[in-house]
Amino acid sequence: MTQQRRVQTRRPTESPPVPYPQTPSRPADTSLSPAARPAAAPAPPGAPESPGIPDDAVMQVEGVYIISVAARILDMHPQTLRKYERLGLIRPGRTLGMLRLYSAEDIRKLRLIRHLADEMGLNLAGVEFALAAVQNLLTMRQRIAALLGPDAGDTVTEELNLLFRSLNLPVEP
Amino acid sequence: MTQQRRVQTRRPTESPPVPYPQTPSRPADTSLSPAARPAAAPAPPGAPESPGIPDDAVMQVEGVYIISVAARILDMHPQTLRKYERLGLIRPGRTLGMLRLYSAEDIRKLRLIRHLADEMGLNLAGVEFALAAVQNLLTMRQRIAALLGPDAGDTVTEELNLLFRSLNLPVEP
DNA sequence: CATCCCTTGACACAACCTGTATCAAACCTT
DNA sequence: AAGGTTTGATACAGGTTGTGTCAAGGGATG
Repeated sequence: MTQQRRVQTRRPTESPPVPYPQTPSRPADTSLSPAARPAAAPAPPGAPESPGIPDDAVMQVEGVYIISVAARILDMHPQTLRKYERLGLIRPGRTLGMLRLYSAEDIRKLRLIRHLADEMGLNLAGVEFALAAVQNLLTMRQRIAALLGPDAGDTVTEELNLLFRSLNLPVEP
Repeated sequence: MTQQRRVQTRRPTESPPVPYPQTPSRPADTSLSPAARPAAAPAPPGAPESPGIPDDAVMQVEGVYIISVAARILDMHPQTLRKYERLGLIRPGRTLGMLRLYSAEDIRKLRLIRHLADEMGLNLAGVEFALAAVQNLLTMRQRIAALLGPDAGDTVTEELNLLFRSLNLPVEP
């Protein structure tokens, strides 16, 4: 009675075939070309407003770090960040010379990944699933608020906050 | 620069500290004592109405299987089912002699676990997380329907169906 | 131009996870 | 009572994952 499972050698990465109706997730394209700073000092997040940017593009440069700085901030190995990108978990911007640039949003996402993997013990397939679930839940909240008005939206928001808390997910609304 | 992660030897199982306000999840207690049938033939799911039960307890015995039969139905190894129970993923009933009894609900849950693990590549910590998420989402749907009336409830149900579909989760409402 | 530091991509490895196999003891049904 | 099955525990092979290491290349500064 040798019942074999494990049919296809565990193919963890599989693009979600049915993408939940997404609002344009990322602001646009995080690949800002300038501000590459390979210096050892961790680039200060306090507004380093480059004078060359026209002031109608206010896009709030919260902080952009190359991989070594991002790794130090997160206390993670640079190779780990690279592997996460290869698997599609994150998509940092690139400088003109193809250096990776991690935005504050990327840092936040990496912190969530770290929590899912280290604290909760998920493997990377599980992390991918959880990230998609979180993203879709946040999108769903917006859609429901738009469909039912802000009144119901607040109720749903409250319920979703409860849900996130119950799942140990540090996601700020 | 040896940045060590992996702080605490990966402790995957960790009871959820904040249980989402649950409706009495399981009907009551699946541990029906009778109907143990260790015979080799797969116990027929067609209503085996035991004559000793008073007919006001209609509790719809959909089918109850011992571990060997459940394993054959699911095409999974009995040891796998036992391990899942040790980890708290399932909680089959027990007969008077401590034999495991798998209800149709347990079979459904095991199919979902199999999908999460084999098809999607989640490890058991991820399976635990996903099961909790599904359970909490279904509960949330009920709570929202109760809070906002059936009108908003239908909208939320529709959105949740979309969400489940986008996450590849075979969950029937 | 030279130098230095950093990044990139690839490969390799140790530790861990997971499903399965195996065993003795106990149990249930015929 | 006999036979087959379940139970709990332990052990193991294969896959996964984070990390280490290497050569090659790029950018900034002197």
